[in-house]
Amino acid sequence: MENVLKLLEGRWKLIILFHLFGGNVMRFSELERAIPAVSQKMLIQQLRQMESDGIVRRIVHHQVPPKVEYGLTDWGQALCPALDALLSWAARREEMAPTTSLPDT
Amino acid sequence: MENVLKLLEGRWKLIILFHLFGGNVMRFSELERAIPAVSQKMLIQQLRQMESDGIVRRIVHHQVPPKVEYGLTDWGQALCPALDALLSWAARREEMAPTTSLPDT
DNA sequence: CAGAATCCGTTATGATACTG
DNA sequence: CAGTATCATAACGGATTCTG
Repeated sequence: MENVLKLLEGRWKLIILFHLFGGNVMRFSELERAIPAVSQKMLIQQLRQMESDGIVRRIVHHQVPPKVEYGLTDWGQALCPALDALLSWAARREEMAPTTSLPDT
Repeated sequence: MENVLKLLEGRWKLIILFHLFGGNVMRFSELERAIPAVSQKMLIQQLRQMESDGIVRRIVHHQVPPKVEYGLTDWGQALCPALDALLSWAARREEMAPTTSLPDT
């Protein structure tokens, strides 16, 4: 498990995933434009890592100029519910009264 | 959202959380023994961060020798479903056939 | 277009020794 | 017991330049 969570580490991976959820397939340059803050190096690095981890699928069209698209694997898509759960956890922050109890025996 | 996810960053945070789920309350030394690979510095650092983020609750018993316990806040407990979803995602890895399609136009 | 290669500063993590 | 302080290193992220 701890090992699986490492697959999601990296500042940009979740951001990339959000763009790819729902079966979206995007070109490298589209992702660059969609995530302006990421550098080329980081974008390709995290895409490649997720590719070799079986989360992202790389689709090469042999033509010139080059065209490479990225999408999610089935397993990658399966991450969606988990991320949704995290989102609703994030949302719950508002509802909860601040809990900072110290018994201080 | 991205901001909320940062609260969970850190090599040991989720590992700590797993030990605290279900309402478990553990002493500092118990956590050290439960997670042998973590250094004292990292353990206290990540506990303190999660404490100030409202995920972990620090319970000080004023006695000698010192006794300090750690548990989850309500909001921290609320993370459980999300972590469960991640666990089942991790589990799904087995079931899924490796998807490495390349159209290769 | 879609990268690869290189240099470099920042952050995260660790080992070790000390303390109320 | 439950930390703190210090030093060292490794991992991460970014800017820039070059290429098939």
